[in-house]
Amino acid sequence: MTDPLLQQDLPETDEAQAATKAAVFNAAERLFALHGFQNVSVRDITAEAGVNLASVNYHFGSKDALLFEIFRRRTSELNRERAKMLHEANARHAGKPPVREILEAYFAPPLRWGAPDNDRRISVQFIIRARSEGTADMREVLRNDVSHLARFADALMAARPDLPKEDVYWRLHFCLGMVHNNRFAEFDRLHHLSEGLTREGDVAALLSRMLDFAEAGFNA
Amino acid sequence: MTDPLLQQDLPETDEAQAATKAAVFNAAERLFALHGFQNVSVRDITAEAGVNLASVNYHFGSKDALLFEIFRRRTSELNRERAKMLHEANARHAGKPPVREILEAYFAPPLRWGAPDNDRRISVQFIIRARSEGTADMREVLRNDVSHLARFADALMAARPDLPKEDVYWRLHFCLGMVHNNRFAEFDRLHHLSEGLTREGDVAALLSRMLDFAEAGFNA
DNA sequence: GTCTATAGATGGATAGAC
DNA sequence: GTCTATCCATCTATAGAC
Repeated sequence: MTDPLLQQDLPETDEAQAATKAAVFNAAERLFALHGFQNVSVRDITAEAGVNLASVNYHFGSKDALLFEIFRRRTSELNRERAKMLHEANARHAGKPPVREILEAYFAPPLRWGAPDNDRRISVQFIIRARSEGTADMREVLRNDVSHLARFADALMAARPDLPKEDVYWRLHFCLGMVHNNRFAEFDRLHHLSEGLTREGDVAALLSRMLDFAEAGFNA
Repeated sequence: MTDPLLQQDLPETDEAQAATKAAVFNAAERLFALHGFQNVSVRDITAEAGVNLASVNYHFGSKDALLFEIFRRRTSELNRERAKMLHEANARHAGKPPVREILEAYFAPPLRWGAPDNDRRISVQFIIRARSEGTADMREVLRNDVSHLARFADALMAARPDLPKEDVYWRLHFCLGMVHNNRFAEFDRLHHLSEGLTREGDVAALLSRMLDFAEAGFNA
């Protein structure tokens, strides 16, 4: 295994580098999403990725920096999708979409990602975990970077100008809770409680249910 | 400090033992609730409690066993309060309380505990954290011990016999999400987003808001 | 019973060979 | 750039002195 010729069999190009980095990124995201941040070591990640132990520090600087990079990429992708849907809803309704379509723009992207056959299924779980287990860096971002949320709050206030702003914020908070509770463990528990009646695999049906509930709650 | 006479100044009774155990218990609950399970070491706990390092293992067996004991005690206390309120609602309505009162029995106890002046304020945060960061033991209990939840599901199905059971379970799931989202960090974020408009200290008002939203969602 | 000292294990990070 | 070997910090748990 110390044969130097073996090195030449591998393409030592930028592509190989990028592939290693991507392998680390994906293995880390997967393991963190499944087992929690503190329960996954750098050794676990590099073993899962099939790369050497030093790769994490070489490509990302540190374990925490790797975590943070995954977090930043996934949240920005998710929020971009939400912003796009909100933008489209605005376009459809001359800048004043109804409550249900605003909420749909917020709910739909993470649900779509969470579909059983979707590659991003694991990314949603990562993001949800980051919200409660994240490092100080992440919590700082979550706390301060509320600009995307502000656009949803503004849209909701425009849709319900009769409602005190305070009520809009609280009801938005309740809607966020509905989204954040869509974790594997909670689905599993609900499945157990309902003795198999609930099937979270049908994301279209779940989206409808969530929108029915949230829209009615918002317009209470 | 090695003077053996000092030992005699302390009451070496069962009370002193119990006091040490309680100090460890409370320090651990507090630190875990504030900083997360994995971020708090046995050293942190014993330092906070002002006892020696070996106390955790002596009184509880291990760090995980201590965690589990806090978890069991607090969740059983909380669920007992909920069950009592559900029982009272049943008594008031001849065994068939309306949706709003069933939900109130589930929502009110953790909100009351979370009031700014309440001793149990920290316990709610501990329980919420256990839900996402708990050990395998805790998750096992959370998954299997759904009997208290089943009573709420049954009551809701009795209140809305017209609704398919599947819908009842999903709507209960949404309500649980609303409760689980009441973490310090989320309140803080909402406060930031709303530029100081939301005040989570007024638990009676928050309970009303939650019930308005959830009742409407449930009866959608 | 309480406390100190330490064992024993693990994890993040890095130097240095190739 | 990649990988191995290793350093060093930190943690839980416990043995043994008092």
